[in-house]
Amino acid sequence: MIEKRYKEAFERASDERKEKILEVGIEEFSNNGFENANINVIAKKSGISIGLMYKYFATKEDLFLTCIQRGCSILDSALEEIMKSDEKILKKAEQVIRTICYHSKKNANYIRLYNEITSEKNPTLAKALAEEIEFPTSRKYITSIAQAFAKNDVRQDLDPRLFAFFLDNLLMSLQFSYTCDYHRDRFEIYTGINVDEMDDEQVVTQLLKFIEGAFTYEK
Amino acid sequence: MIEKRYKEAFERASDERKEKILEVGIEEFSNNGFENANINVIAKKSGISIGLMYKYFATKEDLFLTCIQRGCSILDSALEEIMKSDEKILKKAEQVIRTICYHSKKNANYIRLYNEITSEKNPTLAKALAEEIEFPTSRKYITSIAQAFAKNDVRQDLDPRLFAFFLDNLLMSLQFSYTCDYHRDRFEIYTGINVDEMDDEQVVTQLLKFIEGAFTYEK
Amino acid sequence: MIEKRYKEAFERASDERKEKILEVGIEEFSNNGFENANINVIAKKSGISIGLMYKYFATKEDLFLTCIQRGCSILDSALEEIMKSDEKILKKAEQVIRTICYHSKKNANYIRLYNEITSEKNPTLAKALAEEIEFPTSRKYITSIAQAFAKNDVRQDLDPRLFAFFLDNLLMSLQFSYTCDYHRDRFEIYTGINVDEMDDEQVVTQLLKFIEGAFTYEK
Amino acid sequence: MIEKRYKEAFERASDERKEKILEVGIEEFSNNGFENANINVIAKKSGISIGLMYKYFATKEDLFLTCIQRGCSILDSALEEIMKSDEKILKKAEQVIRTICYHSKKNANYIRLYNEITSEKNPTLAKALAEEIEFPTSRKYITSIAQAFAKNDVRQDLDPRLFAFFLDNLLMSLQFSYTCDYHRDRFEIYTGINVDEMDDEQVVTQLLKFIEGAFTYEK
DNA sequence: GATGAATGAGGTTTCATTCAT
DNA sequence: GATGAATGAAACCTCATTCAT
Repeated sequence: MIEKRYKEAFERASDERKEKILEVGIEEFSNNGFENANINVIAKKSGISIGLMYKYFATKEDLFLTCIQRGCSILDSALEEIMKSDEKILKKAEQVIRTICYHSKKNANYIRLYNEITSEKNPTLAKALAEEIEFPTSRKYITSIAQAFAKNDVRQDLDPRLFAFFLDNLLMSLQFSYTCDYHRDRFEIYTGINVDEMDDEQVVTQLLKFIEGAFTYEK
Repeated sequence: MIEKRYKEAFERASDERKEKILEVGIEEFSNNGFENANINVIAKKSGISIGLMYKYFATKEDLFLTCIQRGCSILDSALEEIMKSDEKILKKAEQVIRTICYHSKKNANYIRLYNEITSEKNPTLAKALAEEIEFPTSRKYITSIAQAFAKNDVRQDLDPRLFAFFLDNLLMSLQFSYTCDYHRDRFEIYTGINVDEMDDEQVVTQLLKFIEGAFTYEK
Repeated sequence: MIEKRYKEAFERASDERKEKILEVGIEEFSNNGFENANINVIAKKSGISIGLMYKYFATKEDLFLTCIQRGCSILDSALEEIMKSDEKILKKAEQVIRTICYHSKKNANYIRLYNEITSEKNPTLAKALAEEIEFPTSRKYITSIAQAFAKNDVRQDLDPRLFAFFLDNLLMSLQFSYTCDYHRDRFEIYTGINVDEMDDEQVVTQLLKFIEGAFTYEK
Repeated sequence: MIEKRYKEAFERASDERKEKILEVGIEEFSNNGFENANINVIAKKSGISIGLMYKYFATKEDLFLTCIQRGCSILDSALEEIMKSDEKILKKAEQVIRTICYHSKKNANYIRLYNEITSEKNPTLAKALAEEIEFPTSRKYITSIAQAFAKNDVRQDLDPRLFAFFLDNLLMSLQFSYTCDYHRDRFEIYTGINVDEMDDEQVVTQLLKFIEGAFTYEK
C-alpha cells in the first residue's frame, strides 16, 4: 500500500488549494505524461509558488503519486456505489459499462492518468501502485463473482479470480478506448467508427453479450 | 501508415550491426521508456559512435519508431503463422494464447515496447502507430470471426468487429500481464499467484472457456 | 518593428545586472559573431548561471536581438541630439561625422554588432532588424534634406530619399572603417594610413567637401 | 596577399570539376554564411566525396577562401574592362554604376559572398582578404582620379585617395543594396521602393549627380 | 585518385530542486 | 507560511575532419 506522499504542510493547506493543486496536477500529468509534465508549470497554474510546492511535496514523483491517489479514489467511489448493490453480476457489469461510457469524458483525465501508470517502469513503484489501485477493485469483482458462483448464477467450472481478471481486462481496455489517444485510434481501426460517434448502446449490448456468454455458457 | 524512419545509411549497414542497434534500442526503450532512454547510451552499447547513430536516424524518435517496427514485425509474423491456418476460431485462439504464454519471456522487450506505445500522448504519432500496429492484427481477427460467422460457428447476434476488438483486448492484456511490471503485479493481485509461477495451462484453459462462452453462447 | 525579445524576469533584474549582461553580450557577439558566440560564456562572464540566462531570454537569438536593441538605442540617441537642432544640413553632417570619428572607439562594439547585422542571412529577421534600426535614422536624414530643399539650400534636382540614402551609405561605411577589421584594412589600403593614426580632421574635411559638392553643385 | 589555399590535387582536377566545386561553394557560402555552410553538403552537391574534398582543401576555411578568390576575380575582371578605357572619370563611374545595376542579379552570389567577408572577425584573415580584394580596385580608382586631377577635370582641393575611398563606399553600398537581405530592406526604407521594382535609371541618374557634384564642385 | 563510414567534441536548451528572504 | 530567483547537470544533435579501403 502506498503511504501518503505529501508533507504535513499539504494537509494544513485549505481544501480549495489542495483541490486545485491536484486538479491541475492530474491535468498536466495526464496530458503530458510524467516525464514531460513540468512541476514549475503545475505550481504556476495552481496559483502557488514553486517554493511552496516543495513545502507540500518532496519531489515531483510525490506530487504525481498524490495526484494518482486522488484520481483513483474518485474512480473507485463510482465503482463502489455499483458493486455494493445486491444486483446480479451481469446487471452490475452493465452498470459499470454504462458508467464507463457515460463518464468517460468527464473523468477522462483520471483514466489517462491510470493509463500512464500501467506503463510504469520502476518495479517497486509499480508494485505499490498496483496494490493501491487494483486491490480494492479486484476484491469487489472477485467477491461478486464468488457470490454468483455460490448462487449458481455462473458456470461452475470457472476460476473466480481469473474470470474477475479477464472481466477487468475488458473494462480497463474499454476505459482507455474512450480516453487515451492510442486506444481511441485502435478502437476505430477495429470498429471502423470513431469512438465519439459510436452508438454507446451498441457497445454496451455487444460487450454484455460477450461477458454474459463468457460467464454463463457451459458445454 | 508509418513510412521508414531510418536513413539510407542504415540500410547499408551490416545486418549484424542493424540487428545490434535495434536489439539494444528495444532493450533501452522498453526498460526506460522513450523519455528516459539515452541515445548516447544506446550508441555506446551498440558499439558505434553517436555521430554514426545520427547518420542512421535523424532523431531519437526515428530510432524509437524503427525499434517499434522491428518489434512489431516479429510479433506479427508469429500471429500470421497461426491465423493463416484453416483451424476453427477457438483453435486459433488457443494457439495464440499458448504462443503468448510461451514466447512472452523471449519477446518480453517487444511487448513492453508495445505497452509503452499504448500510452503515447502525441495524437498524430499515436494515430500513425495504431494504424501500423493494429491494422494487420485487426484484419486477421475480423476476417477469422467473419468466416466463423458465415459457417455458423459462432453466435449469430455478434458484431464481428466489436467481438474482434474485445478478443484482442483480452489478448493484449494477457501479453502485458506476462511482461510489464504494473500488469504483472495486477495479475498477482487478481489471481493471488505470481505470473512466473502460475501454471500456464490453467490460464489457457480458463481464458479459452471465457472466450468460447463469449463467442458461442446464445440465449 | 521588433517587439521585446526578453522575458519578464529580465525586466525584474537589477539595472546593474541588465547592464552587465547586455554589455558582455554585445562584446561577445561583436567579437565572435552570432554563430561563434557562446551563451555559456556570456552567462559566466555576466556572473549568472546558464539557467538564469534562459529565464531572461528564451533563445540565443533573443539575447542577440536584445543586445542589438540596446546598442542601437545608444547610437540613435547620439544622432537624435544632432538632428533635432536647427543647423543647416552641412553643419549637421559635419557634427555627425565628427561624432563618428570621436565616438568610434568608445562604441566600437555597438558598431561592430551593427556590421554583423548587415550580413544577416535570414530574410525575415533581416527585414525586422532593418526596420528597427534604419527607419529612425532614415526619417531624420530625409526630413533634414527635405527642409534644406524647401529653403533652396541644396540643388533642386536631387531626390531627397536617394540622396539621404547615399549620404547614409557614406556615414555607415565610415563607421565600419573605424571599427571593423576588414573595413579598417580597406581604409588603409585606400588611404595608405592606418585609421588609428589618421588625422581625423583630414577625413572630416574631405568627406564634408565630398558631401557639400554632392548636395550643392548644379550644372 | 593571399597565397593559394587549395592543395595540388585541386589543380590537377578537371576544369569542369573545379568550376563546379567553386560554383556550389559560392552558392552555399553566400546563402548560409561561413558558419552555417556545410562542407559535406557542398561536396555532395558538387558530385564528389567528402574525402576528395579534403584532398583538394585542407580545411573548410581554405575552401571558403578559394571560393572568394574565384568570385572576386570575376567581379574584378568586369571592373578592369571599364577602368582601362580612356573615358573621363564620370563616364567611367556611370559605366560602373550601370554594370552594378545590370549584373547584380547574375552575380548576386559573388556580391553576397563579398558582403560576408566584410564582417570577418579574424584580424589576420581580414587583412589578407582586404589586400587581395580591395587592392586592385583601389589602385584603379586612385589612378583614375589622379589622372583626372592632373587634367583638372576634378576639384583641385580633393585628396585622391580619400575621394576614391568615398566613391567606392558608395558603389559597395549600392552593390549590397541590390543583393543582400538587410541592405535590400534598408534601400526600401530609404527610397520607399523595393529595389527590384526601382527604376534603375533613376538610381543611376541620382547617384551620378551625387558623384559629379562631389568631384566637381569648388567654392 | 577516390570513397564515405566513422568519430566525438561541443553547443543549446530544459527543468527538478534549493534557499535566502 | 510563502516566494521565486537561482542553480547546473544532463540530453539531444551537428558537422569538420580522419582514415581504411
